[in-house]
Amino acid sequence: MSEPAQEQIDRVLAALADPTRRRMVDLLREGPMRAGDLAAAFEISGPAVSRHLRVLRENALIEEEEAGDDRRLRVYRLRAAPFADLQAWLEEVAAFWTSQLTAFKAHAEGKTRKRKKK
Amino acid sequence: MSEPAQEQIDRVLAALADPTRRRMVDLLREGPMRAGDLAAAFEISGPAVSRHLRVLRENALIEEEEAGDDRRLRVYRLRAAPFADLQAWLEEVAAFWTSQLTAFKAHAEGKTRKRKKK
DNA sequence: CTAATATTTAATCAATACGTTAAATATATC
DNA sequence: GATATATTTAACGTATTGATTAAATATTAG
Repeated sequence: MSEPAQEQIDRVLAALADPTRRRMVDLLREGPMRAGDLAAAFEISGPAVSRHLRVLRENALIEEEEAGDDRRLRVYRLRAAPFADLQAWLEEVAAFWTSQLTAFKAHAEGKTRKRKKK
Repeated sequence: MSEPAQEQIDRVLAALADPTRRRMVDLLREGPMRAGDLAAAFEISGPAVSRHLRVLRENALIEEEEAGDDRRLRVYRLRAAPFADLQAWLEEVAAFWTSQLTAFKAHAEGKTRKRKKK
């Protein structure tokens, strides 16, 4: 059904490759916030922050939300899907070591047997 | 004890940001292989492959191994640590949605109560 | 050990990415 | 609704990245 699609994973990784954007994601973990709130956390200019947000948005890592119970304010919120895709890929990669472990065990047994022969 | 260290995560992400390198990791999941084997899978030149391997190696995603039961051959093998670090970070990020879910539930209950008032 | 092959390093180039300031546009406040 | 503030877009410069070809250095085979 929902094949992660290689391309999607590449996009998430590209978006997270920049340390500033990675830190922005960390900040957004505390909850949705406005562009200005994020900007306050960095020493770069406003436009630079805006551009990073654009990249995160274009790659679907965040979305703009015009929520706000009482007031109408634009906030950015983390989106789950891209992170889930990346997690799924990482689990596939992690499978390498389980199989390696199996191979190692088989190999070790083989060696043991050989030694017995000796 | 083993604090993932932000910097390490940034390095892993930077290394995986390039699609070719991401694909190389995918290939290495099938098992350790030589530079040439990897090169055969791509249309780019040998030196380009070599540079990508260098980046992966410098960021500790792979390591050179001079193993080989019968023959002496240089192969590249995936290293677990960087991927584990990234996984750990992703889990922290994922915690956002669990807490969001909690918040949402609380919010929904609040709304329900309000409606009752109405 | 020498020749053949494979891999890495060097030098160079084009494309991309990130930052800045200035201008435009959208949003918020009185 | 007019003014002040916040945010994005435009234009531009610099630095980094990824690719290529040529040269150097392993590594494998005879």
